[in-house]
Amino acid sequence: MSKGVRTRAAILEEALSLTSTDGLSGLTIGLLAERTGLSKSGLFAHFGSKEQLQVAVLRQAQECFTTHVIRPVLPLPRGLPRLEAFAEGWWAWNQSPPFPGGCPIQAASLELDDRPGPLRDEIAGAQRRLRTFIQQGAAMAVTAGHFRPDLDCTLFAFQMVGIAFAQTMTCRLLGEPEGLDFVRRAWHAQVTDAAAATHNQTGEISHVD
Amino acid sequence: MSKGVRTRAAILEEALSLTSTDGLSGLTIGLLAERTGLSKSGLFAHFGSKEQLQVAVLRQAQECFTTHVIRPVLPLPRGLPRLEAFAEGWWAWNQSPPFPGGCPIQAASLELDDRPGPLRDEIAGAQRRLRTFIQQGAAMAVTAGHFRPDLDCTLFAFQMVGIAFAQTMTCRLLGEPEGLDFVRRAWHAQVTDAAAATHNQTGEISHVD
DNA sequence: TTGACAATAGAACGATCGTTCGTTTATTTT
DNA sequence: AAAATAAACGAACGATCGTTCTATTGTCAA
Repeated sequence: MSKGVRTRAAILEEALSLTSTDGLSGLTIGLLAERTGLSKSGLFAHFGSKEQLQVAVLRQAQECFTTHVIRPVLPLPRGLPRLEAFAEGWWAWNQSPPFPGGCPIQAASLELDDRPGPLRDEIAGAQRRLRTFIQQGAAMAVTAGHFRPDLDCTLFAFQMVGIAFAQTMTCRLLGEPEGLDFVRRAWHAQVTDAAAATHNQTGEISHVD
Repeated sequence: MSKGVRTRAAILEEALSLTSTDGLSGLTIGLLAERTGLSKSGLFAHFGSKEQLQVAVLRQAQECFTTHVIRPVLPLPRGLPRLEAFAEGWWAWNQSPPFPGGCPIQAASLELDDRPGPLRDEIAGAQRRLRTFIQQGAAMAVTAGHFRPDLDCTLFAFQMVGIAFAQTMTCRLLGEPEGLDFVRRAWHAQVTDAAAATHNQTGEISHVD
């Protein structure tokens, strides 16, 4: 591993920390240079522009998420076991990610949702891939018979994303220790609903296995 | 209404627009002065510091939300009718708020969740009040017999907040037109669950009215 | 209409922003 | 070890940041 690559990695690690607490707009080249012990220009040369640095940080965050949350659950059996493990891993990630602040991608999702450009594209791509992963996980659970066959897997993913956001708000912004309980109970309710027999529009039971 | 108050109101309106697209950290005194046609120092004098300006913007956003979403549903009958109307109003607010970008408070909730100070306190207060409002609305629905008596109203509010965040991500970041459908279906599922008979831990029906 | 006061403008402050350039120091390859 | 290349530095750029002055303009009551 050559020097340049090593330095770049060190920069990105520090940049990820900084972004997690101060957001993508708080990520500043001067501050980052100071924290890494590099000169502004020396650091700058690694990325060419601030926007490219920001994109690199987002990529790094995704890779970090994949390593910590996605990859560990892939060996698990398809369907509910894998999905449950992923859920626990995701809640743990949101609760205390491997950097001082909250998940940078989640924060950036609301920070940049109205500013078109490469950054928003990167974040949107990340969120789309995550949703697809959840969706496919739910589909496997349907195939495995863990979930009811008429489950809308996209809606399932939508709801799961909602829980994750609500977790961040409750635990991180409001600082309520019981937030994680809400997460687990909301998730349990969602899984229960997905596993239950089909309901009609009035909410009455129309069929039970 | 004196001149100063009028100008201040005009500034805040423009500041709210700017914040909705560029976030609280993108709200800049120079840019705001340019857009309002004032000088930097003239504008500055109205608030005394940037932080006070930001606090004022957050207060303005809350008042705007109250006017557009909360107040209109208060005359409605307690319980499910009021709650449903509030939900529709909130989804509409998230879909197209009265400024060019997304809801500034929602965005700021993830932007500032790791930066203690008056700003975070203001946002946390806003989110706590909103959650309390939802919670009490659900409690009224329980009293009215619309919801099951053992419903956890705090959990209900938690889940509703999650839907709102997922809406913003889906509709605003990803730009998917069917996002609002997901919102309505997720909300319907939640209401159905809250109205349904009690479940035991295994998800089986233990009692039906 | 004048006098008191509020509101706004203008210029300047030091600090920091992202970026460029030429130079110097490390590292790698020959 | 020498030559070639990569990496990092230092200084400076113009722009903008939030903020502080003093001066000027405007508003409103007496």
